[in-house]
Amino acid sequence: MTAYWAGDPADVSINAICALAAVSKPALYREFGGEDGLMRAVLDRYADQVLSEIFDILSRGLTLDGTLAALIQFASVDAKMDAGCVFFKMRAGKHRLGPMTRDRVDSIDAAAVAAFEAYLTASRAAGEWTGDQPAPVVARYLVEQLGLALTQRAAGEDPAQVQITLALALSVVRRA
Amino acid sequence: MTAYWAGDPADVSINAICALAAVSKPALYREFGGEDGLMRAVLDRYADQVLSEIFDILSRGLTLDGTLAALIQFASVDAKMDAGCVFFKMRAGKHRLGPMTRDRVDSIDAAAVAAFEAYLTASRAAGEWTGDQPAPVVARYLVEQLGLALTQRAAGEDPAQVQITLALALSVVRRA
DNA sequence: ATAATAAAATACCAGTAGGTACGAAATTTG
DNA sequence: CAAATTTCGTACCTACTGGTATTTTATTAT
Repeated sequence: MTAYWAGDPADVSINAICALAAVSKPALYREFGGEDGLMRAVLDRYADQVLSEIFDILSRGLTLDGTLAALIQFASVDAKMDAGCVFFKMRAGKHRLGPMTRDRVDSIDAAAVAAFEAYLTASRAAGEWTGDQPAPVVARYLVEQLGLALTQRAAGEDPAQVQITLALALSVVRRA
Repeated sequence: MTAYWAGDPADVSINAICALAAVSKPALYREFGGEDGLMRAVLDRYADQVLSEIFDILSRGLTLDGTLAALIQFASVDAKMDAGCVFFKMRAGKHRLGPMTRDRVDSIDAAAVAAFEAYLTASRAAGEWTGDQPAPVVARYLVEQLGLALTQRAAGEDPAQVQITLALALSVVRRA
């Protein structure tokens, strides 16, 4: 996970991972079955360990502005996300993934959109979100903007700049 | 250019290009010097032939809303951009590019931001754009949003969906 | 201690990447 | 037409990919 997180998952070879983990290649194949299995396992671990924070933010019962601020903080400033996001990195190079990993990417993507949609629907019911766009559209929008911010961070852009851009993008939800 | 446009530039091998163009490998190397030179030449041609349309839109003297609508149309609906954008594809995988190509990517990126900034400054002077954000920030924002839309199209997403997302993102400029 | 078995690593496979040495073909010059 | 020169493509190189056959090591049973 460390190796995939630090660089581009598609550019990290099995050989490099074995060297980094001081593990023989057959041992890795016994454990994970192959590159696809390894990536899927990494993505699962990453979802449990990191992406869960995003879902957490949505379930904290914060105000809409507070939730957006927390999301902005997490994606654009938090030092943990300095190297970007394994999930969005994999999603960006989806065509290079094995079938199992690709399925995981798709299902995590769908789960994220669903979580945002649920949050927005609740927020609208509570009279906090007054936008007139359909919740599914805005949910997808939020996921894409978070992905953009995390991709920018992976590219080494200044967190302050990323924050400004993301805040601008999310301001749509506050006002419209 | 066709091959790079159709897929991921980093995944198209020199061998594949030679086969596609019915050209021997040494011939390609004599002409372009190597993969880096070829990509740089492709990017130059692409900028002249395709990206120029974006700069064109900015210099048509349209209203702010008209300009944004034209940009949305171009990036999310125009059939020419069905496979995404060579420039943003290369920028997304910048770490894999050779030095010359990377330099071109950076300079095109800077030129695009500068063009948008000039447009916004003029638009503000004409009293058409009333946003209070700094022009450079919004210029960068617009480039990133266009890139996001074109990346989504390259991933095969429904143009109508891409259009909705991009329109939502650009609505920031209209209102704020 | 020794034979049978389970586990793990070394060494290798085929395929492909970018790149080039060198011989063959075409062209220019006398 | 013949010789010198330039142009061009076949065949090859090394490096590295994901993946595995085979041998070596460790463990267990007798």
